[in-house]
Amino acid sequence: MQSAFDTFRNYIARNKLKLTRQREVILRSFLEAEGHVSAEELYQTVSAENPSIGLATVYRTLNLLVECGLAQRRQFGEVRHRYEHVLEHEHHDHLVCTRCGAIAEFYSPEVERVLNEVSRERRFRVFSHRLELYGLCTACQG
Amino acid sequence: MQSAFDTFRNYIARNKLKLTRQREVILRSFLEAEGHVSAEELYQTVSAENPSIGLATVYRTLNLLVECGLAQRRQFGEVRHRYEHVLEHEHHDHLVCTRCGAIAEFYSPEVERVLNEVSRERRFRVFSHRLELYGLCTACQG
DNA sequence: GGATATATGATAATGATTCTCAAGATAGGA
DNA sequence: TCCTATCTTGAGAATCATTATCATATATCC
Repeated sequence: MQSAFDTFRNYIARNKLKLTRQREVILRSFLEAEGHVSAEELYQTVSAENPSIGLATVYRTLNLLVECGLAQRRQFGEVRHRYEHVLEHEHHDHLVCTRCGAIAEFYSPEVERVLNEVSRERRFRVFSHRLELYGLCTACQG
Repeated sequence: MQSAFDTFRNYIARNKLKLTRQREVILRSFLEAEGHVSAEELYQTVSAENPSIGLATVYRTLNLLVECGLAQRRQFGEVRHRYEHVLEHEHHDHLVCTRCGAIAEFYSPEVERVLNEVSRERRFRVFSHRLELYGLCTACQG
């Protein structure tokens, strides 16, 4: 199993791109961030220790991370996108609290099974899905 | 069962809003449109027969339709939103073809049941969900 | 009909994201 | 190590969907 850095380096090499200091910094920050970061949030952390890195570069690098499979781009009812790690996680879906904004992950084999059935029945060749449940988390139900 | 126009009129009255010619035209066009319209597309149809109606009014009216429960706002991997009728349909989820862009609807009681189970297990009080399967429709599999 | 709120159209503003472009950095030879 | 072709970068402009602004127009209620 190769590390996220190896995956990135390979992708860079394979596509004749270049491994820059900025890309390393951004990847490191992304891996250290937890949960679901937005480009702007990642930019804040990155530029705290490296003020010369621009927002555009953060966006560009996030796009690379998505392309090489290290990150996944999501949207949870907001305008902006959020990015999450892929290597560390198995596939999962999300529970989004509409009051406090908390985002919990879940994985249910039952859900997967039922969705497979649906795609078989409808003769759709499904490659991915997006499933979010919106409601109140336990804390916000009080 | 009241018609969409009654629902709209009631909402208008209840909120001390006004029933304008523009709102009627836009609602009619929305109901005649099929599937999943974007604001821009609806604006095209509307302004074809009524060139003086502005895009902003289409947006404002669509927001009203969402608020009064006649329309639902969705996003299918694109930047812009799409709106679909609510009164005519029961709740359903979507199959999105990533090649031709076709959007099919489906409803599966199995899916609903499994999702209820998930929310019970995780102690989330779920009010709504969003589920889209992305892949190739039957026609695009050839 | 008249007063008073709300709506409208045109356009400016917004916010997230992408593009542009001149200047800087990397990789892979010589 | 140095050269050079090629890719990247930062800053800010551009884009695109959507919302806000504001002066004018229009519905509602008396």
